[in-house]
Amino acid sequence: MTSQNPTLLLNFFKALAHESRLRLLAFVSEREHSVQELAKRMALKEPTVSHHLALLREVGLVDLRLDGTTHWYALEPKTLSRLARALLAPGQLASLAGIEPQLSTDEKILRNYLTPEGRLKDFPASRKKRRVILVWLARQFEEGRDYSEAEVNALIERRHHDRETFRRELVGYKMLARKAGIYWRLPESEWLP
Amino acid sequence: MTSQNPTLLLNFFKALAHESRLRLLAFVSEREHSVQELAKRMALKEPTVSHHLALLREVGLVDLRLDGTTHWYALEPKTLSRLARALLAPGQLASLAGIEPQLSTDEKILRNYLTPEGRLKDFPASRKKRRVILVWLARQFEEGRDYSEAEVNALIERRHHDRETFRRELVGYKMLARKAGIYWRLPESEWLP
DNA sequence: TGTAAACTTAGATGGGTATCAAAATATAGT
DNA sequence: ACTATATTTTGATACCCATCTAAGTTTACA
Repeated sequence: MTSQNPTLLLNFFKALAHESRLRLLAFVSEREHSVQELAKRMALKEPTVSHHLALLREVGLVDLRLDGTTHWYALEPKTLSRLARALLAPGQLASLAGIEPQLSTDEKILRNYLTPEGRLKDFPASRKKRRVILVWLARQFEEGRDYSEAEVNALIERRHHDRETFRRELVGYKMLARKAGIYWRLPESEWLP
Repeated sequence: MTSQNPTLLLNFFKALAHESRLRLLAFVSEREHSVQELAKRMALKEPTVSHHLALLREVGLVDLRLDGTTHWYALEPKTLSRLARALLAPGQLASLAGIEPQLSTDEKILRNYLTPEGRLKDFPASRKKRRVILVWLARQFEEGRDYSEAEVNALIERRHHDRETFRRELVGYKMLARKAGIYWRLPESEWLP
């Protein structure tokens, strides 16, 4: 789930984005229900309920147990908690855009230094790790545009309170350039290793 | 978020249930973007992007900063992590159905003894707390229907491995009755305090 | 005050899908 | 085999919403 098919996450949200299906999940989270029961409690016809249950089953949110002619549906709680944990992983969204913000090796390093809200917890000591953080930070800036120092500070503060340190490091690694109080992002080919 | 307006959760999922909006979130999670930039990177017209951003803003997933005539949109990561945590809370779904499975005082007790997957971690010592757990467990059974012992065991094992203890307790509290190997749920008015 | 730039709002169109009734399938029991 | 029951599948209808163009709004600047 952590870094899989982009449409997987989308399918989850689609499955959850309807009132009838959310209410169905609520019922089957109490206990197993048959289609009949659910149709009665939801004031819908069986085919409609069956249709929704099929969608929920496709993404693994409900479980089906057959017993004679009656089908017992129940919540699959692990799926829901896996989804929740996936949402907490930073960088999960970025992979959806087809952007691939950095390599997956670096992503692991990065994950250790980011809170679920996407802020920096720390600044690592090793140069390799520091660079991963700074690459990520530098990519927050748009290429081909000027930034005032206040803008640079604001952008850094979205991720860490210590603007001075990170501003200085970004310039030191030649990720940002500075002239007369104006900053801009340099092409990645010029960034220092 | 823990136990609020049922439609709030639904609105979140609706906002997230479209590929364009997920990709928008991915872009603004990198850094601030203007509407123009986003329209260009997404190959959509500005009004379309503006429309989607408005929806995302309504549920607090993105933030807007005005600067002259250009509007800078950025991800609001706290909203996403709050949503994720809400999904991990057991009983969150139940409140959506208008079911209200138990009182909120009891819900707090229950929450302490449930894993995010909805399984029982423990069996409390105090009678009051034990009863809360058993009420919740008894409501997993359907009234007006017979259960074989195997079915009772299966239902209990969805929540805790120790079927014998809980089966015995449910009968002891007169929540379940037993005759000739057949079990059934008793009306709540007869359950012992 | 007038013009340009960036965005939002309004209105129109098309595609997706929720719901239902009717038909098809599967299982249990006689 | 036949019937009854529970569910799924099919096909039709209606509604919701994503996207576009065109028009309206706001801010900056001459």
